[in-house]
Amino acid sequence: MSSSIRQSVRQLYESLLNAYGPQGWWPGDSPTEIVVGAILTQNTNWRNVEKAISQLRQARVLNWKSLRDLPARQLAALIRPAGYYNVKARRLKNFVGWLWREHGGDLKNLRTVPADKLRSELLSINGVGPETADSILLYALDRPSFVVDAYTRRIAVRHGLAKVGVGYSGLQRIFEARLPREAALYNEYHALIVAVGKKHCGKKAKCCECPLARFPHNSDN
DNA sequence: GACCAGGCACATC
DNA sequence: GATGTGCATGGT
Repeated sequence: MSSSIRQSVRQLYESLLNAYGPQGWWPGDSPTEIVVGAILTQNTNWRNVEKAISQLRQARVLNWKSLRDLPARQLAALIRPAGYYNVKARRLKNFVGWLWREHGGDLKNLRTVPADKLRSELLSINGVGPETADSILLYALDRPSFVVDAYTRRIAVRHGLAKVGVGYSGLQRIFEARLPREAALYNEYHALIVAVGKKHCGKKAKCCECPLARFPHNSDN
């Protein structure tokens, strides 16, 4: 393992923390809301997700029993603002079905499941991919699983921490192998990446105006 | 009106 | 295994 990259992964964290301060993230009040948000935010602006979640709350269905009993059609109508509403209604239903079938419909029952087993169970649910699974593990269940998203990839590649075309698990390893295995740290790190990402790391932006401008830099992808 | 946003599954080659 | 495509709303 390259020690300079090990340093960089930590320096990146320090730079972000200096620039943005602690984020105390995920925007959601309860583990249930976090899980629902993790599915709804797939390829979608968080503001749209908030609208959908607030409609679920108003309809008083933001709990696992109601979500289980609610027809997919009605669920889709409620989450419409989040986009891909038919797909996401099906994905939520798949998660809810798994939670009731395998774990009694209560997230608390997941606390005793070993992390590896839990992650592969989540990944076996149709509609839950690696980012959604890791977001659920980290932000709803407090498990140390580093979340990789589009911003993480752009920043890592642009700053020379990873090669263009690196896959999800490769990218995740780069961070996990170089950081203490702590949920609180992973939580804060990903939150900071999203904070800088939203401001400066759009598809076309090149990370030159951002607070990381002086951070060791690639020529860009 | 074009482009983008905290993915994922599925088809096709 | 890599690449392309459908899914959809709301903000800039």
